[in-house]
Amino acid sequence: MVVQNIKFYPNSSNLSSNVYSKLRLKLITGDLKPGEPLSIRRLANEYNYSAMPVREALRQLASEDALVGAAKKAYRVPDLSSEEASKLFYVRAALEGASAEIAAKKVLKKDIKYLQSLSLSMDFAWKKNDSSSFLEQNFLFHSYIYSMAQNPVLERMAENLYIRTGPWLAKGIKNLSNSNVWEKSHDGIIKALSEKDSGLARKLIEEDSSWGKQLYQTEV
Amino acid sequence: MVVQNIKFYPNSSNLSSNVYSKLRLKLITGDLKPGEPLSIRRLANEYNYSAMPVREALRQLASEDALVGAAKKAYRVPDLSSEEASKLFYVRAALEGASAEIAAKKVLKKDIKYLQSLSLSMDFAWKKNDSSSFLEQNFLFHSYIYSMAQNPVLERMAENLYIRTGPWLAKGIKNLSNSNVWEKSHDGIIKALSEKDSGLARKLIEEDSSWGKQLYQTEV
DNA sequence: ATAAGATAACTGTGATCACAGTATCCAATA
DNA sequence: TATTGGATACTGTGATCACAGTTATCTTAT
Repeated sequence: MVVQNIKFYPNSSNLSSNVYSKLRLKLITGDLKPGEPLSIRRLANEYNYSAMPVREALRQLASEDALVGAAKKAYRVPDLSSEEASKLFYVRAALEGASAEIAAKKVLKKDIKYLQSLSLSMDFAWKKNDSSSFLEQNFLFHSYIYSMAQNPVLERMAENLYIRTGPWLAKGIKNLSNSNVWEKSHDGIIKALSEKDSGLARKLIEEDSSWGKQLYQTEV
Repeated sequence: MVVQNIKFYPNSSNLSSNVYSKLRLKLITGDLKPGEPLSIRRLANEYNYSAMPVREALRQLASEDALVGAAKKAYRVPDLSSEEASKLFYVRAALEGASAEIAAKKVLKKDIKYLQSLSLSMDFAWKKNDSSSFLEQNFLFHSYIYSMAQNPVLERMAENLYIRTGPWLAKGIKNLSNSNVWEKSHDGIIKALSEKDSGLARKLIEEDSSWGKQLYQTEV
């Protein structure tokens, strides 16, 4: 597959996918800020690739609305209005909720263990003030729940929405200082899942996911 | 924008988008069948473009899962299993339902008129056995309802799902002969919308959208 | 000092080539 | 007749160039 199930570590043989994964990670960890321009040649030079793979990766991200591109103008990280950001978080919450509800019905012991381990290392990263690692693992946490629903269509759409909220999450996280509300939230989600309480799981993940929606407080 | 709000008629200045739109239409109208291979050079020759725009269009469609591509193998229209197709229709129904529910709260007179006119010309196409035109306008019908919800994120995702179900809809439509169940269905939807009955609108569009799910009958 | 205008340095896009895997087809062999 | 083998015609991928539109910078005139 050209691009499928690439989380961060490229499994595909072509260079485009490699670049694609790297940029995706940067969107999630806040390395790429809203409005920031991305130049094909500049990136090609940075990664020591030719322009070709970079341009395909950028176009692909643009086609997923993770970047915006206009003719003969530099690609950019979308600089959403509060309203747009809010709508994005709204749809993400909806799909995450749906995923969690299904996931709760299919949960296995190993799933719980994995989520717990992620929660632990998030805590570790948080205490070390390593926001990049924290955000990456937060993505893995959510992404794993999508995958538990075992509906690839749903999974991919939810992931896409997460990527798009990435730069906004990263921007928002700095306002939270060290209040780590997220930990209680995630622990609650894990508990709900382990008890197969699908209704609660949906509710809690929707709240967790709306975290960003509230930050960019606007009515949907 | 590189690709945004392109329905069928390309508004963007670059050739890739042009090819992209053309192929999208072919997916919807059943010109492209499940499993069918697409060759960059062949298409480039057919459209009298160079390979470059075609290859970007194909990659883009692949990134949206509207096509599948493997390294050094021809791009293909996905040949889904019944289960996969069913899951696709399931998610589409969910998003269409959500759209319709919101749409019912924001509906205007002009919206109803437009939907009615589409329904009329669908009837016309149906009676002429012009399945291509019928399917195109069916897409426009659904797509317009997405747009009424005024959430671009939701709209684009729903459209993407529709495109992906396109080849399967086209395949399924031939089994219906001339029973035109669709007409009653669409008339009901229009009525529900015009009466701002959001619950009913959701229910009816979910049913209409599940049409395909039943064709490829599998449990989700 | 400020504003306007030209110029230079950027941007994505399209074309074309070489390359290395993949599929197909037909002949040679068992 | 059936099966294996190899040659050949395909496939997408990556590199590199020319081009035209955009953005930024710096100079010139007010």
